[in-house]
Amino acid sequence: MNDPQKGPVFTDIVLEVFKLGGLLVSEGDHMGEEYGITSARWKVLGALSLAGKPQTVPQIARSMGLTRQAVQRLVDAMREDELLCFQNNPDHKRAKLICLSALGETVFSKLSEKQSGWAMECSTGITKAELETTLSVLKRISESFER
Amino acid sequence: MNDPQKGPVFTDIVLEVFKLGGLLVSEGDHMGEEYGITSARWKVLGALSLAGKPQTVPQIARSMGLTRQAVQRLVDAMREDELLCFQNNPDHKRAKLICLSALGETVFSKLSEKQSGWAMECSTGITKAELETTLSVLKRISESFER
DNA sequence: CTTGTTTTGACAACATGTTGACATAATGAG
DNA sequence: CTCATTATGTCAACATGTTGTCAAAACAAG
Repeated sequence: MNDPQKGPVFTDIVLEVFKLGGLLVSEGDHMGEEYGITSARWKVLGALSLAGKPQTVPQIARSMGLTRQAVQRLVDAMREDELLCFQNNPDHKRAKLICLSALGETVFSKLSEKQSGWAMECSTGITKAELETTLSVLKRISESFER
Repeated sequence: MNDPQKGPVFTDIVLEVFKLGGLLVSEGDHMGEEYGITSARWKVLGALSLAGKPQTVPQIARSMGLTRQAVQRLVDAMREDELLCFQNNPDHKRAKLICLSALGETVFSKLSEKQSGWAMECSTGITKAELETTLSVLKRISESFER
């Protein structure tokens, strides 16, 4: 369990995560291209859809693990593109509620369909057990940095 | 093997890779802070050290999987900071050879030491077999996008 | 109610990546 | 050798993230 050879393997995983992250962003950008959407915007749609109700910018930011400033910029741009709409927040004069527009919902659901087929394709040749181990390891590593 | 439940697990892995990537960059930035180095610059030092001999900017870019423009900007800034030095390339008037300065080598070796201890710490609680499965899965996914 | 703290939006500066465009240097085909 | 192509450095615009700062709104004590 305390095999000193674990360090180098861990290091390789780190480098692979960097590389794969870049490749996945490109894949996401490409998938969203036909809807005029990038990976970052897709994630905002996902956060809103997951929440199931309108959210403030800081709420979205916390759920995505980004700063509120980064999310604010995305949200402002996506409102320009009619993917989102703003509602007044009865509980807070400044913090507007962000919700999916009809267009936003349509785009997100089409992307979800496309993505689920893609995910199935990508996992050919990898067993479910391997995928689950991978997810579990990545989550444990993430958690170790969050505290 | 063609379990339809693999898709959702794959999707979770994708999201975890995004999240972990961000966390790892922060960790790297923090580790390099005392040497005035960021994750991106660290990777340039690593590429040069791995190559074992002076490299041109496009060579470094190809080995890192980045565009030459991105690497050029890093390299120019790192030369300002005395981490790298340029040599004339006898084979090419414009494409200068980039090499580690004495400072660059020192910083990289100190960072490597620090990083290897960190990698060992991070892998406590994870078996070597789990780490190896994870690395293998990530590599297979990466490879599927490279062609 | 008043006061001190936290949350939020807005703005700016920076780091790191991308793409596109341009001129020049190197190379290869004929 | 000449000419078309490729490789390189440079510059600019953009996307996405960060941090820091400021003022206004919300909130929590007292």
